[in-house]
Amino acid sequence: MPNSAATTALLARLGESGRRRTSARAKVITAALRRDQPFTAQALVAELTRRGVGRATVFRTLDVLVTLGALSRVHGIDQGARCVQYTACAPTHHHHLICRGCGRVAEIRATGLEDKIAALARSHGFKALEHGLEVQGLCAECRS
Amino acid sequence: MPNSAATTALLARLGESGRRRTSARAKVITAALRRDQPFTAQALVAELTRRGVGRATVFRTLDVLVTLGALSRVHGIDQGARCVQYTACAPTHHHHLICRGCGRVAEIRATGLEDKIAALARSHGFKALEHGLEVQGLCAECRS
DNA sequence: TCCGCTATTGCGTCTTGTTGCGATAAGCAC
DNA sequence: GTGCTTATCGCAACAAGACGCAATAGCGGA
Repeated sequence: MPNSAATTALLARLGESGRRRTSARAKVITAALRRDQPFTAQALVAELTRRGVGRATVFRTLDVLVTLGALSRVHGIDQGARCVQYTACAPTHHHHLICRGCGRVAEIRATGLEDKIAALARSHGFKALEHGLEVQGLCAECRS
Repeated sequence: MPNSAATTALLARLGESGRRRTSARAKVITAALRRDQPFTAQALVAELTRRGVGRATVFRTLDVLVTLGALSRVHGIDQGARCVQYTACAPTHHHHLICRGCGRVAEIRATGLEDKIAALARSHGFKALEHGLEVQGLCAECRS
């Protein structure tokens, strides 16, 4: 299992943040990190309830992982409430580039953009605190 | 009622897009345009079921209005599935600046940003098709 | 104005996500 | 290792949103 190291690291971070390392959480983390594309909560729930993990626990653990920065919630653009997906990602600030063809997600870092966004907010009298940016498109492979 | 003109205009756009002008839709549009701050589907449902409009109809009409560009869905940043809100807005491309203090929403247009986003996507091999940007912060009043 | 077609409605029901609660087990002190 | 504290678990009930379907009512044409 190539992700066992990442799983262990995440469990360690749970402990460091004052949370408990439980077997249920380990199962959720393993299942989540195994996927290399965005996944729905529903998919994880389906997989994990079969393994004896309760639905509520899956959702609560996903919340914890988002809080820790290990997962990001990816909303489709202009979509309803039902299309939140999760994707494993770096805990540092970044945005997502989502391929409409294959679903793959790339992380982008955009320092120049951040400044521009802050300036734009300022010009409207706003002090920017947080922002979310998502780009949908086609990756190199799906374009050809 | 200051919004009756806007309501009428929207009903007209329904007709132009091959949809029907129904009394249920008129009620939803009136209720939605009356609000000058983002509102939840739940709030509209509560108000409109009392007036005899079915829950499903409210959701379906909200979808139509989003499709027409008369409303935007505003997700909170990093929030779960249950916090989609709707806000009336211009049908042209723009983004939202949301005040965490009072909830007010400002529309921003950012041509320079759009180009930068497209360029950024290109540098990752992506062809950008669509993007969503949301900024949360504090407006001038709430900051002071 | 009347008729027919069909988009739309509201109801009932199902699925998805959230919350409260008693039971369980992780972590810590001894 | 043993016992205590309490975070976490799984269940069950609840709430929000989606879907299928029979009934209704816009809208165009006669």
